[in-house]
Amino acid sequence: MDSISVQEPFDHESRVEQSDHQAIRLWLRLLTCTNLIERHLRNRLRAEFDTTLPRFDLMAQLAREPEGLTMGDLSQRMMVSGGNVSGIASQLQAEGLISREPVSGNRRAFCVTLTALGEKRFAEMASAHEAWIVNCLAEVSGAEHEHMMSMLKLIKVTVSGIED
Amino acid sequence: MDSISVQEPFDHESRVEQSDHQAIRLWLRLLTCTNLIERHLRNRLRAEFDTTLPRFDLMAQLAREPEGLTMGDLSQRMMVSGGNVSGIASQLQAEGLISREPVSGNRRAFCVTLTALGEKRFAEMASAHEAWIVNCLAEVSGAEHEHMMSMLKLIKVTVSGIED
DNA sequence: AGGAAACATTTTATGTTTAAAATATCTACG
DNA sequence: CGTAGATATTTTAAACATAAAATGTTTCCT
Repeated sequence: MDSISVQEPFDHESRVEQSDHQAIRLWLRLLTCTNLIERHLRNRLRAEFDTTLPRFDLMAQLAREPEGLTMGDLSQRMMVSGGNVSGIASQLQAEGLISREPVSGNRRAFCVTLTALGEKRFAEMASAHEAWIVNCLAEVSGAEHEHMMSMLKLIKVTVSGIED
Repeated sequence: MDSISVQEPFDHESRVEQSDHQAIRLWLRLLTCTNLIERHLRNRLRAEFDTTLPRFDLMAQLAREPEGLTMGDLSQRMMVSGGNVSGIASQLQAEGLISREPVSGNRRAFCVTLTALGEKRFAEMASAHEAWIVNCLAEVSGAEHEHMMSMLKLIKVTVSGIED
């Protein structure tokens, strides 16, 4: 190991010098936290349920809508492209976790629902998932929760209002 | 459009019911904000500089270290896998933005640095990048910045301490 | 009705990411 | 020395993401 190598742990925040703008530091810390939590959730889902976050997300959407959703609905709610939903749905259908049935009155669309097996499997995952998140955020008090929620809301509205 | 379809805009927060745990709502709002900002940055980088966020990140690391970094250093600092860095570095090298030179005394490692062209290109991107972020976070006051920084720090430490 | 336009989905091509295997080099210990 | 194990990197395979083209269906307008 020579002089250009460094042994300390790194993360996104390491990218900025002390002199850099405060906004960049806040953004990078936000990114670091989100990535850490997301990685943790992915790892747990993989280790305990042999599944992935996108697959879990799709099932979570269906769990909230017993009437079912179309592929387009899923794409919109998951904020990903239709082609993406198509691929994930094919996997879940092949494993018997969801079903796709024709919609009467609109032969273009499918109505996607959880199967009985899918509901059972999702219920197991959802309670573990909630516990993992509670654990990640355990050090933040209830009052701090509310404060962060309101600040993040502000950011969300601001960024949503910026057109690309 | 039939009864199972909904026209409102959706995001990650739509995944939970009012009754769900507060921690999940905070997590999903965090995820939504991060994704919105990240998507915005990706779009701007693509539109104005025809590049991607990972490529920008790699160059940002090098810009801070004029002496250069090894591939392993880059992987560590960017918090992505080595294989990933390998692919991105190949592209940047092909475009003449970075160079990889042997390290005397360690023939396993390369010393990766920005070329003169790479430095010039990065300087242009970095100032635009900072402005985009300042813009995204414009509605959060300086005091709120500090508060969010400290809460995110707490979360970061908590999650880092959880072993997978 | 007939045709244009909008819509829902799938397919295709491409790119990013990870984990794991493969390759090559270095270090340390007997 | 010589080999075992650690280290640095690349390659490979699989999952996931997007955009764009293709296909089939519905709706609307005259």
